[in-house]
Amino acid sequence: MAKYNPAKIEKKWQKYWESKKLYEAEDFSGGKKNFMLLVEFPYPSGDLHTGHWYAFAVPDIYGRYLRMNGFNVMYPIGFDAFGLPAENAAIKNNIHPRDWTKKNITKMSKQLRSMGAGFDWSRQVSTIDPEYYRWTQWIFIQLYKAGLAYRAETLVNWCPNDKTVLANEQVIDGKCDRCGSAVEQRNLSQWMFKITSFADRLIDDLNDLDWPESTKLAQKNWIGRSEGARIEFRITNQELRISVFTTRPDTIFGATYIVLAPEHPLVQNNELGITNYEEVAEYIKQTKKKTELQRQEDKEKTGVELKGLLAINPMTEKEIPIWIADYVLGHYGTGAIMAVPAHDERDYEFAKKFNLPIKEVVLNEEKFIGHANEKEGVLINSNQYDGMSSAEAKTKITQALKEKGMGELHKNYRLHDWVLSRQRYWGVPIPMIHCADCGYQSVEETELPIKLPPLKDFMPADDGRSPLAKAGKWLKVKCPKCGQPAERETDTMDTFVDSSWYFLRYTDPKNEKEFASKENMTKWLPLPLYFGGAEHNTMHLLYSRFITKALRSLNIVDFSEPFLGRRNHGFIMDKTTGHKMSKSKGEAVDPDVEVAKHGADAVRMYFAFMGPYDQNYNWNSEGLLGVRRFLDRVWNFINKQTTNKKQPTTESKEIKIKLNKSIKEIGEQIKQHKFNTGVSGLMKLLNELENESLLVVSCESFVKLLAPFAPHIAEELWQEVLGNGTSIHLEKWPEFDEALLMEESITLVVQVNGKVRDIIKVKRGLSEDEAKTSAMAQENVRKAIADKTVQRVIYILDKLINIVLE
RNA sequence: GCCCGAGUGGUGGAAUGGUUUACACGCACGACUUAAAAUCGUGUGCCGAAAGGCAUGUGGGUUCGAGUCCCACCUCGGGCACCA
Repeated sequence: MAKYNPAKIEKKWQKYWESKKLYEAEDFSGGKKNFMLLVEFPYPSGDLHTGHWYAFAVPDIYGRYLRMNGFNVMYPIGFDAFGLPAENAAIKNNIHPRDWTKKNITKMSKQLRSMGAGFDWSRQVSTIDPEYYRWTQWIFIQLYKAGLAYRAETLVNWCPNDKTVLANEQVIDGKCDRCGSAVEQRNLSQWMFKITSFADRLIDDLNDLDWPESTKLAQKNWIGRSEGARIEFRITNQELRISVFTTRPDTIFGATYIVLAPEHPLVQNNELGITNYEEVAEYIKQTKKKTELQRQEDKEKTGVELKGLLAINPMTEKEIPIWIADYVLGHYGTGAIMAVPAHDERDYEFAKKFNLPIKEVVLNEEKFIGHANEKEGVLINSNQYDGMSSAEAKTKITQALKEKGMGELHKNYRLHDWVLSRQRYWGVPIPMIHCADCGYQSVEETELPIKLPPLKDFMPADDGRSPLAKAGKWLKVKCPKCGQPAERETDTMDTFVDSSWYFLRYTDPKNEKEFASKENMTKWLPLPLYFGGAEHNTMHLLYSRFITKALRSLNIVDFSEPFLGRRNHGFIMDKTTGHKMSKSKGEAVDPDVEVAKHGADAVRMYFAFMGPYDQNYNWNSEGLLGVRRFLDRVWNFINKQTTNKKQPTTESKEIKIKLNKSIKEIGEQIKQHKFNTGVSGLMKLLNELENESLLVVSCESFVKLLAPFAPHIAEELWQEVLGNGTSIHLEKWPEFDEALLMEESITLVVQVNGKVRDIIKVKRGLSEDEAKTSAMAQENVRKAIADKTVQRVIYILDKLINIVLE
């Protein structure tokens, strides 16, 4: 008998599967239910690392299980290939980003094949393929035409190192999520997607999704809906008003001053006639110098009063001072607040420092909870609203303001529109043309794709101009409206645009007329399940939901949520550094080396065995060895069974029961994505059967149970050892006999006063009296009872009997 | 500060309110071997000679019975954060 040699058999079967097109899914497969098994597609960083293995190999178990249970499974794969890291690496290695990326894709495709996953390579997509990004551009144009994509000047995040604008989602703790540089605020004109117009639905529709609660919560917090009122404050002797947002309109009688953010439009020049404007301008200048990060770190409140101006509190009709201070943020709410120092911690600090009046208007024992005092109280010092609860006053006061034309109910969001312009080379060109006379015009759809020009000098610039501005010939076009000379938009799109719709393309990847036919989409979408990393909670997942909702509103797709189910995977950590493993950080474990040593099957199964799929783990080579030992034993076990000349014609009921039980349990475990206990179930089964003689059909069942986890060895044993002529991966998952399981004897736990005193083996379905008699007959039980009287007996059928004493 | 999630052997972890520690790693001892590796077998929560007792972060509670449910606290991880 030959020894188990994974290196020899794995390549062979990978080729076999590919030549038989085993995993190429039909779009319309009679009677079978379609199931697209999606895992976030990889970024072609150059090398497949342990994280990729974990991400792709484990869900493959689920896909194979579904296939064996009659589903028409599509496990697509592709590359998210545009983006900053590619460009930075290309600059560093003095190579064109296109060449660098393509080289990586070639290498990673090879490595991905070594996994033995059931990928459908015929549907592969790559976001840098013009036939792909043509549709990225097309989607942009549809959104533009619908007013969901627009250009506007706002405060945006600028990364001084990467020399590009970033979306809010890509700024972590005030730093660029790619390079870690402190982000600056710049007022720039940028292309944006109107994600805020779907804010409510992006929150509310979460309720119907089968997603981890933590992910839903992260999105809710990110969108940050707060309900309150917008209130207008007149300025004495001026036409202009100041609009503020508050969640506590009930405290308006305590609003003793107004604060504007230094970025507020009213103070950018002195049209209002502020008497100390020089001082104000200096403060604005100082604020601008600070990064968002520094601004947060300054604990001490600062600010300047706008002298010569007063605002009027619309409820008290009293004049109150106006200040600017950097504790009010330009990019939240209206950039202005009514300060209620008695009931807001920050206003209180500010008022104390600058000696501003503090007026209590809500009776409430407890001081600030969080920043604002959220606890419901009773109003005081508020004229006719005295004695009212905060909740009631909120409604009543907002209503009163509305009648005066000075305010209304308002919902405010933390979420901002998605800034999608990037001043970098390696991305999808935004398909717009700027004409001096006609303004911005979208490119004719028939001209798509607008290809990325092959630039030699693609270095980013400090001035916020994209490298594409250097593509002279490409740049100059005629205005589609008036025909006069015009220029192409030179910004490229955020790569998150590319990845926000790729799953749609998988349903119809070669379609040249549309990004996917409705017919195909209906067959595969919305996705029942999506595997990926938790770091995408407020990025990719949110963006994809937005794009789907936008396309739905344009009637281009007919579902409003792309991913009905979601499972997050954990990460493989480096034990020594405590970091997420990745090649770029010089990870210690190279999956290629481990595969060469122990085989893809062992590596796959080890990942499945480590523990629950959503947790982080340290790689442990000894753990991998344990799985390898298991596969060696499986190999020997099946080989021994078949070389045994005297094939048994019957087998014991016990063997049958054990096998049936495992079929049931392992199936349930895979279905619930409990891959770790699935593996241990197989191990247990082998422990029990290893020294038995099995019928051939039982051997076959065993190998079928193994097939999703270790597809290569299972195929080898199935075809070469057990002598079958077709792939095991087209076989049906074995069935189990429920009646047989009922015949199994069970262990009954015998407790006295809740303490285990014995365990007895009995047949199922014992009556309480029978159980009691058996239990009382046990030596240990009699000893424990001694001369005490039995008070009551708790009997849980087939599980436990508890004898409770006095 | 606010909002989540998690704390079980030496390690990864298992456990519909019902035998805590499945499965695996590691370790110890034994078999095979001149020897080692590999492999196989046995043992392995803590205290105790044993009987037995004690153990799922800490302290309480509910229950015949709590890792699991409730309350408070501690520690770690994550999200949000001068967000009005």
